[in-house]
Amino acid sequence: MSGRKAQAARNDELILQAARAVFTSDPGAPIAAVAEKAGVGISALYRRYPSKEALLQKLCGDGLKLYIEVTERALAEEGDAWEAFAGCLRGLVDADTSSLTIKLAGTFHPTEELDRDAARAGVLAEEIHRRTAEAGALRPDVTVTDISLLLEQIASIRLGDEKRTAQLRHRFLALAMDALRVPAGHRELPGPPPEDAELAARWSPAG
Amino acid sequence: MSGRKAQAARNDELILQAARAVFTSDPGAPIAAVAEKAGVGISALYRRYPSKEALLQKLCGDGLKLYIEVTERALAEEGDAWEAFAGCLRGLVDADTSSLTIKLAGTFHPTEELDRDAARAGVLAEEIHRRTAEAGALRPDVTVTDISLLLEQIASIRLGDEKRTAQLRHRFLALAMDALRVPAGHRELPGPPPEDAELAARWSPAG
DNA sequence: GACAGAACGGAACCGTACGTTCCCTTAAGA
DNA sequence: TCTTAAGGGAACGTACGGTTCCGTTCTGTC
Repeated sequence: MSGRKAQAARNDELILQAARAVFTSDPGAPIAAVAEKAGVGISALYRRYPSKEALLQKLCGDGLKLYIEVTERALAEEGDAWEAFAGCLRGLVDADTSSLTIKLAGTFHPTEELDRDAARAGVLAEEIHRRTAEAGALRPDVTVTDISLLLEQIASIRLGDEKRTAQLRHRFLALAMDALRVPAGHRELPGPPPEDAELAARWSPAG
Repeated sequence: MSGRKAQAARNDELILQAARAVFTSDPGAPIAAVAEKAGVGISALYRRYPSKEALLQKLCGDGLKLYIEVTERALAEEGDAWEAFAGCLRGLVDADTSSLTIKLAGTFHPTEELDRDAARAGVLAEEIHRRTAEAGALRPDVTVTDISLLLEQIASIRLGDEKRTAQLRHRFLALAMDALRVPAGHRELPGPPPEDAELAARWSPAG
């Protein structure tokens, strides 16, 4: 349990948690803030990641994998299509994957693995959207990209501590879901939905 | 029409427009970016505003005044309460006041006039909310502060150029309004709504 | 009970970015 | 022609932050 290696393994996790917390609350935070939050020195960071960019890539990759995991779990559910969809959105809000993948967009160079995972995540998102739509539970004029942008909006909420933020996000997610669900008295949505290219444009280095 | 003074007066407006555009798209933008966007030199800025902070205060104050104006206009409307309310929200989204007042929060020291206007804006917001709620047109579990946070979320949308951004914001505003309007089949909202103190906390210098 | 070396803390280094100042040029009005 | 408001933009000083580096500590081993 004790020993240098155990300490190092604990620091691995400590650093990742700190980095997640720091960068989601301030994407431009200095690397020293991460070290301080983790209660370690700067060397402990640079021993693990060759640069700040590498750390960001790792965080973003983890976020994407979490997104994939949550969505796959929802797709595996057998019961009510709407409930699976709603649970998926709640899970994504809890996982706070939008903060990690969106707010950091353009601040580093995406790796190939990241591209692969992003593509996979996109496919899964389309799948659960399609399934929900085909069950007639989802407002028909709402697209997958609408849902993505909706999650981003919810991720933009940040008020008080982490707990309060999560609470408020769920409040507004519930509000949004009332507008998404069928049946309801919906008015036609103005303007075309976001396009894939529009969402993807932010990932260019010059973002 | 010509003359040094006419040119200067034109620059006054040019600089303000440029500053609005630059700082709403990037609150941390350097002052040189404003000068470049306005097509003037840095001196032209410093001749008008003693510091960057003064410029930000001016911008924020203008935004607040616009907010007040739009809301007062909606309150003056006589017809359907919901329509006045909805028009007010659309006007606020068009005016993009949330970007200016929220994203710059904490980046400068608020003046007294700013505090006064903010208080006035708050009163007006409560007024139109109360009027709409009393008319039975608004979902009863939604508070004024909910609406504020909703507008902030919508302001967080930024995709493509200014025109496209406005279009998307209206799309999501329409979606949100479908969830706000009575009658509809609403589920209970989880968690307490945002409190005034929570929203105000961001304006402290250490924001 | 020394020793090799992994793990680490944190000061120092260095490049960059940005707010502000300063000086020179320009041209309008007298 | 002269004065002076107005402006352009280089230069200055500072602060910030990524990265490096060196000294220290502690573990597992001979």
